[in-house]
Amino acid sequence: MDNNVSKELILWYMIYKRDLPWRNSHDPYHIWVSEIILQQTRVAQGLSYYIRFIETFPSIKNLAEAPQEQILKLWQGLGYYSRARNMHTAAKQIEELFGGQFPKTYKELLLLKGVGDYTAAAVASLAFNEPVAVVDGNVIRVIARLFGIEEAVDKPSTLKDIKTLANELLNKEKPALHNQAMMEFGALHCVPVNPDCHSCVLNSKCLALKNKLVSKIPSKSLKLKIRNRHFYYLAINSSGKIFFQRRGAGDIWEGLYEFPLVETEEPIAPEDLPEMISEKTNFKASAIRIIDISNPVKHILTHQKLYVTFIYLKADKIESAPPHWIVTETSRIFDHAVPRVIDRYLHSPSFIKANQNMY
DNA sequence: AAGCCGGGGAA
DNA sequence: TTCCCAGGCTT
Repeated sequence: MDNNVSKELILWYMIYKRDLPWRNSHDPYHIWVSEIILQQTRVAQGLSYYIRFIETFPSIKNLAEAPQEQILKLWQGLGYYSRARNMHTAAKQIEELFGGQFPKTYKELLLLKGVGDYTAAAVASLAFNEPVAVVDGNVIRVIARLFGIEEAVDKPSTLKDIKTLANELLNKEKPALHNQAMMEFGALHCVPVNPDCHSCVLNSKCLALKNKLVSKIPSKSLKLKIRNRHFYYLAINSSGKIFFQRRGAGDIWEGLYEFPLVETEEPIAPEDLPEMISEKTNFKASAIRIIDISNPVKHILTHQKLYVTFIYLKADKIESAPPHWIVTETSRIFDHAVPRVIDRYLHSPSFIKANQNMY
């Protein structure tokens, strides 16, 4: 294969690479943590999480022994929370199946929960210099353009071809350096929109550039459907306590906490909210009154659009409440891992004001 | 093979 | 608005 590509990329990388904390380590634990955090996540967004994660859990043992709640709280706001739950599972796998020793090969790494083809290749090559090519979104773009691949890259058959090409291109003597160079090049130079092909070190070899297809490659076929959902959260305060509940499996935000929720297909008119509260919720209390109703907040997820309304209620004495409601002191609301949209509400003037007016 | 899982930043 | 990010799991 044309090994000059690897050499050009490595030369480029030596000049332009970013100084990132996980690059100063060969510890597979550090590399693994960074790779999980950076799945579908930009470096700028994940960086502070990485620092805090390593500070809080310096070793795989610390992570394995931590309660899941603590891990989720640390992960709060980063999204794709299954990553945090799977990391916990994987840490315990390493303690129990691998005797606390981090797996060293691509094949063994694949056994870990939450570690797929990309992450196994990344840890194996970056930490142990195993000659296996990483293929992430950056690499897909670079290779698809370099080889002028017009087929949709989200087709499994196309992805398979790209992985083959990536491994043929791989510098077998310096897999760690090569893989990082390839990804960094995609992240910084061969960017999705308007890449600077004029100054590109590969511009003489790039088929997409030659065929004027740079803006068309990589192409994708899949379109996703967006579902609209309307959430009505009840912040029920009764003598300094407030209710939470924990979200279960099969929906967004598994394992995170939220206020008692009423969800509807269609929006509810503000004047119908009091009736909705008494009809759709299963709690009884004396002197229930509505203190504040927020405007609907639009919260965008990958597959869903949420319209979230917060209703702050005060009740004198709770007579009965559903068993899965969790009583929390208002002073301890920040102990729970909550979705971003709820965290924002907890810090909003309207919530703080309603909370203060209790006393 | 297709659907689902968050949140944010760039253009 | 649209795209997509150091992807992986479930069905």
